[in-house]
Amino acid sequence: MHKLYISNLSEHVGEVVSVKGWLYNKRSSGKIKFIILRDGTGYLQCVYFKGNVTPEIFELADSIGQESAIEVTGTVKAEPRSPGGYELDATGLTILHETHDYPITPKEHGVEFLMDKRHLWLRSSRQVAIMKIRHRIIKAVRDFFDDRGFTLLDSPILTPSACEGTSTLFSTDYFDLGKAYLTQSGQLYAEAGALALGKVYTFGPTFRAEKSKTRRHLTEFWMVEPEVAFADLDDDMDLAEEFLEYIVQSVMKDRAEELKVLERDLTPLQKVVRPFPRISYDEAVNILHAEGVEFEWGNDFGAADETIISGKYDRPVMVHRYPSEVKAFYMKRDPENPKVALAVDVLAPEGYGEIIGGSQREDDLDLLIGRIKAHELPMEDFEWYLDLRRYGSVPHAGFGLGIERTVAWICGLEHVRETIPFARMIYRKTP
RNA sequence: UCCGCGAUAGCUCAAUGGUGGAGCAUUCGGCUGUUAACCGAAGGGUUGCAGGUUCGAGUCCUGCUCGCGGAGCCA
Repeated sequence: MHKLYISNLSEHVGEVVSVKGWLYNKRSSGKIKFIILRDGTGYLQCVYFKGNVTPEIFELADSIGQESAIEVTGTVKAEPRSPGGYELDATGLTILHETHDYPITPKEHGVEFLMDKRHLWLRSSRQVAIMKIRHRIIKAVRDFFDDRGFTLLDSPILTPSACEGTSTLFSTDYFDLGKAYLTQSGQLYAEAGALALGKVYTFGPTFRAEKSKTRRHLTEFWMVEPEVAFADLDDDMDLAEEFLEYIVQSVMKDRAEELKVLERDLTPLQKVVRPFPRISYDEAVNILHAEGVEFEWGNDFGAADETIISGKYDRPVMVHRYPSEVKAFYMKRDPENPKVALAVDVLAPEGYGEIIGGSQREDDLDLLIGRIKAHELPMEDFEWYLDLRRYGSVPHAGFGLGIERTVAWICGLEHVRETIPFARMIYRKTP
């Protein structure tokens, strides 16, 4: 079946065509009516002149409400006055489903109202643009790793224990085996995969029951986590910067129209090219002190701190060697300074904060056992993980990229709730 | 969890303690090139919930519910 979509009408100028879609907006001026049709691929202005159509159709064009499903028939022509450059000199109109009182009018609305109507809000041009960019980012993620010999490794969603801390887990009953927890990260499983396949990445939803109520937090978010055997922290940072450059350049190349709909300033995105600045945690602390910020060595950076640090650079900045106390148990300590871990956070520009967290992993069995005890984690749940250090342990490293924060940054959005079709947040689980 | 702000028509918002309004949406009328079109008219309200102060509360006070912004925590 050959179907016609608005996005390729430019190949049909002069032809009589029929297009199915939804009524996005309409305007009328006595003997001429304009209907804006959307079909998911674009927007098409359909013009009804009173003299060109039957009185019934002319009347029909006036009566249908916003978001009615319709099929329009007419001649395609190039028209500079029309949004999109083409319009339909319409002669026919068929109503497929008539709609009245569509709640989201082409005017301003509040956040609560729009989130309650998220299933309908997705139809707006802005949300369509965001979803298309999100899709392009995810495609870039997969292309990047696939083209470099990585194997996709799907990690489990239901897991026996935490990776970070037990206070932030969603739990569910699991038959006779007690509780199961929704995964916070696929990383431990990615490590097993890296020692099997050399280079792997996991990609899927992750869950955090933190009561975080900020523009950068969801309880359910998507994360991609590469893991590479025989790699150290420097290799990890090389991979991260090449990865981010590839994603941003891919979106700018293929989604220019959508970025324009979002009125995204492209200047900062054009600067996202290698090499990215690499500074140590100590240097980052010095930056804060030079700015007059009271900051104690050993703490993690807050959102305001990250903005100050990243504001010193015009591209993503990689901050490495954090105090090991504030980082996860599996991160390897720096042999030259055991107080710091071989970890890296990548801070996005323009105040978007941390989008990547990564590290070289602890590959020594005894040190790892000591760390699990120090964090008071249940040793029995990690026996399988310790096996990775018993049998052919090698230096390895990886990182996690948060998809929603990346989408928010590239799209220039205020809040991550718009970056995912149906956001899950501390005070919202519907629709 | 803590701090701050808010809740009035379908939506976005006004209203000095003294008869609750506007724009958009809807319905009707007008307009042959509109760009969130425009012009005219009409309908549309238990002012989040429960108490209290007052001659009188949308407005002041107390509690609750819901939401927004931020913090902590994190990607």
